[in-house]
Amino acid sequence: MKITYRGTKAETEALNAYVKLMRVAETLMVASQRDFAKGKLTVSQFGVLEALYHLGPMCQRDAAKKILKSTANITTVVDNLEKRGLVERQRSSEDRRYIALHLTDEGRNLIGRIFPSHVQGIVKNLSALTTEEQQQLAHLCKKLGMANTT
Amino acid sequence: MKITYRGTKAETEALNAYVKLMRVAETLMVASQRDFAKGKLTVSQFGVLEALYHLGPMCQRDAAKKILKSTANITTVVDNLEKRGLVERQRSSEDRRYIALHLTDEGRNLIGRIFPSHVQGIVKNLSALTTEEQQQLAHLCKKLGMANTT
DNA sequence: CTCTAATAGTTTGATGTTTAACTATTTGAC
DNA sequence: GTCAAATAGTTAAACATCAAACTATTAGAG
Repeated sequence: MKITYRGTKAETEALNAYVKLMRVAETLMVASQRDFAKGKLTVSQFGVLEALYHLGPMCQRDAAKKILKSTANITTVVDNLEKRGLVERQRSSEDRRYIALHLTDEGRNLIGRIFPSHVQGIVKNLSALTTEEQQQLAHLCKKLGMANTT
Repeated sequence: MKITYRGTKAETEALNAYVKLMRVAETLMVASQRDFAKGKLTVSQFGVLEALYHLGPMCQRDAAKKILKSTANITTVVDNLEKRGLVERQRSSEDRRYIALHLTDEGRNLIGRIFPSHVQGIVKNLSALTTEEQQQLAHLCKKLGMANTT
């Protein structure tokens, strides 16, 4: 959101960086949503499928951590993926509290088709920056992220 | 989301910058939500109140643009703000399609109390970067944003 | 062993969010 | 002047999201 605010110089600098960061993240998120929409997937649905695709089966709690959402939310997201036959729930026999999520063949096909076009979209969106600038951006974001890992 | 992916160097660099950018944006968003929760406000509710606070009364369409959401969504958000007596709808008499949103005294008090602590939170979160780094980050995000203005 | 605390997951209730279809109003081309 | 197109806002249906209360299961202290 645009912020019009009279503060100290430190406040103005921080706000400026914050607003631009949040704006561009929002813009890139919307662009990604368009990629995902090709497979009628939401951002969270894509996140879960992508995690299973690249990391293998995992329990719902780990999937929640991957996409930075609550377990309550994962229940809903997985419900909807399961309805479409893209993932399967398999209760663990060793520890019956755990439910492992597996990609079905259909799910694997879908994410295998959509992920590459997602990557291409990102490359295109980031192409406004040189490789060096991309590295700089990554470095700054990493530094900022490390300091705010609550 | 963590992305494990074997691609070209250009793809890897772009993905790395993208992932770190989205991660830190998500983290900062969650931190902001905690600020807003003090006044039992959601991010969108805060966005609308902040816009009215700093820019004055505006119609719902403009409020939607400010917080980058749809007009359908603004209807819901304003419904909830109105229920709590924080904003008022005033149908324009010149053009009866427009509904101007106004802060009530209570709404002005609330946002006037929460906004400064929000700014302080941002300053604190951004303090991991030097002023120069903050400017660099803002510059890179702006450049990226300009190129992706759909 | 037993019972309490911790853990994985679900449910509920409230809010947010979008797309698409809809109403009400105004504008503008003819 | 009239009517189609554009504009502001609402509604409906589907999914997302969280906090809090809940169930089921396991682990650990005693």
